[in-house]
Amino acid sequence: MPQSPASPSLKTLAAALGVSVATVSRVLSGQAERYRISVATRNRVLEAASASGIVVDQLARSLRLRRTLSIGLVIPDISNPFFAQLARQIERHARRHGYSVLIADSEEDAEVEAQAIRLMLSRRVDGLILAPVGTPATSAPLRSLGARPCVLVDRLLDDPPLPAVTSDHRRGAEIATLHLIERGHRRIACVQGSPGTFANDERIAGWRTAMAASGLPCGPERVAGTGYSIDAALAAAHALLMRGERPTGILALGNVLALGVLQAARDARISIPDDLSLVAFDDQLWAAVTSPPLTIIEQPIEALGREVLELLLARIASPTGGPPTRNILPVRLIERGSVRDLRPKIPALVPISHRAADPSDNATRRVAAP
Amino acid sequence: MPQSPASPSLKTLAAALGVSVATVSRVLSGQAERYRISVATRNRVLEAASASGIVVDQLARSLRLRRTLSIGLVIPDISNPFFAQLARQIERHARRHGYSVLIADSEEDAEVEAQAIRLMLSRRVDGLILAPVGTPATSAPLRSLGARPCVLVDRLLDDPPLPAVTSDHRRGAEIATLHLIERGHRRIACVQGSPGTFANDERIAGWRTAMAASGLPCGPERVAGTGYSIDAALAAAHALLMRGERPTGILALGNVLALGVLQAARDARISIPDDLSLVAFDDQLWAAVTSPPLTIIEQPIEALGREVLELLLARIASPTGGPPTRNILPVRLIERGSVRDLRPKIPALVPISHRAADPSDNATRRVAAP
DNA sequence: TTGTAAGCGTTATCAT
DNA sequence: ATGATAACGCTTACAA
Repeated sequence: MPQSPASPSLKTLAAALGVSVATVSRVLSGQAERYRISVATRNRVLEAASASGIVVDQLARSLRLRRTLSIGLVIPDISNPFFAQLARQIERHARRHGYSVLIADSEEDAEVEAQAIRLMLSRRVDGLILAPVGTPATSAPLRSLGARPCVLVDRLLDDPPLPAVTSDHRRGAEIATLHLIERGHRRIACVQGSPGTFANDERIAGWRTAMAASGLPCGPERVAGTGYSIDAALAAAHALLMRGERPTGILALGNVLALGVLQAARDARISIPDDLSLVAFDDQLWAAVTSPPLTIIEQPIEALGREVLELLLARIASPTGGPPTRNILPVRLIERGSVRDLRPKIPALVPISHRAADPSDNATRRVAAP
Repeated sequence: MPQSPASPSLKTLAAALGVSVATVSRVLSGQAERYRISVATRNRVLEAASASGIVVDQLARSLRLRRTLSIGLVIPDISNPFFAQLARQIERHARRHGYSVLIADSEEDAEVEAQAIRLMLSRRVDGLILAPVGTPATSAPLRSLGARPCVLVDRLLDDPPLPAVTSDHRRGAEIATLHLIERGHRRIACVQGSPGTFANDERIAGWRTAMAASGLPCGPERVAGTGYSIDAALAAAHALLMRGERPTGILALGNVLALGVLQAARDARISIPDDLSLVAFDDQLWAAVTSPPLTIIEQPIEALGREVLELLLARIASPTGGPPTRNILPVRLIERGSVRDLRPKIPALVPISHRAADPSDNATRRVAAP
């Protein structure tokens, strides 16, 4: 902010007090002790400082100190609740450690991401937290991160072997799929987000593992979806539901995607969970009040944020700190009401196809506080 | 990032090329023309620059230029979907104008907010966008903003008379209340967010206006709630629903609050919209798939983001640009299924108290695409 | 057409 | 216990 009452600098203060800028600097940066500044001058400086409302210029300070006490955060979509919550945690922890956060939205676009990284580096952030788009060949700015303090979150990247913190996407999908299989489902499909993206592909892999282990079909025709938007999910769900043998269970590999599936089922007058069961990823406040409440795989967002920041601070402190850690956090399934148990209660007495919705299904079960 | 292959600077490049830093600077900042640099050297510099992957140090540049091409964004809760979406719009527009965004979460706490502002100023952001907590006496850093490029968003502040962009909270609440009154509701209560906060108090005022105009009771006992959390909303809704004369309609003054009301009604086995009607604020993707789909007041988030950024850029360009503008954007009501029409269809033939839920109610009406 | 040098606001080294 | 001063990496008069 160039203009206005010309924000006072150390020089101004020094002049006013008849001391040198060095002295003012030493006091204001808490080095009074170390430099044995007399208590008298120290107080004079402190007083004048607070009186004049001086703020030491971090730009100049950073230039001189060669560190900015700031980190960069590049995520694909700030408005996606998962990333919004993650960003909040990261900012919160960063702040507590004295760091500021420069944020950028890569819009799930590799080029935008590359620009964002370049910009953050040019601003000399001390470190970078990145949820990489990661679908095509990794960009030049991205490769350059190998040598710097940078931690990935939510998504991995093979090429620059960077440390990362993610939740156990694969196991999550496996758990979700098993949950359905155990309840008698055999035709289980996936509504995916951005294919090629780590979290997405891992989840697909988990689903496939569980399906294959039970000898169930898990070909690519059972996976639909082109991105993490509600429209993409709507289209994907429609496609899956229009097939000849309609799936009895769907995995929605992201919270926004679940909304699309819900909407598509409603449009097609397909009742969840009566006609179709659904397990979604990422718990959200609203997941407990949809109709029906959603059975979901919950990611430990607070832990993700905390750990990624701690890892980054560690890398900043010692950039040569061993091989890239990969921290994989466990997820858990929260059972609510979107999965129907297809197993007959009294086997063979009631033909499945004629059975009415079982009122003991957990469709309206009270949910645990989020 | 201090260490690593010592990011090359202009000096390095200049030395390698046998030209002066000045020349490199002039070329790299696109001033080749103005300084009549020969095409030959210009190309040599450009080539060497892209080859070495140089990034000009914005810190030093900003120090010299006395502007950072960065803005600060301080909001009460990044993870609140409304603010997350707003942040996304602001970042997007800022990026397009060449600005970076420094973000901070004030946690709805005046002290944290004050610190965040101080920090951003010390980092010399060119301008500040702020959704002020604004409940208690305004802090010193906040007051100091009067003289700088700063625009408020979503919430107003009287004291430093700053330009602001908000949606028409008051009118929104009025519309919502009238919507209920027109459908025969007479006991209408509010579940509020943080009292003392501009948006909240304006909404209360709008409700009160509409109620008073119809001669309906609108005392403080009909307003409950202590903050924008789901737990607060849960408690508030419970309190309202336990009263002797239970309201037939509730206004939830925020999207998270609506979730609390929904949950509370479910807990108390009160059916929405049969036994209780609900109008909420802030449209969200999930609002169309709750049970029932929510009738809501939608805020023009994209426009809010765009306009606040444009206003800020204008203030940065000419800080003395006239009196503080107050831009109030219109909201609109989206009718879905959470409001019941209490007017008898054939007056006096069917006693209201015995009337079954009217199947023509819009409880399951298809919603417009969000 | 290009180089020299001052200066942006700090901090750290070396004196005193 | 404190002051001068160089340096951080860049931009821009002013010189040449």
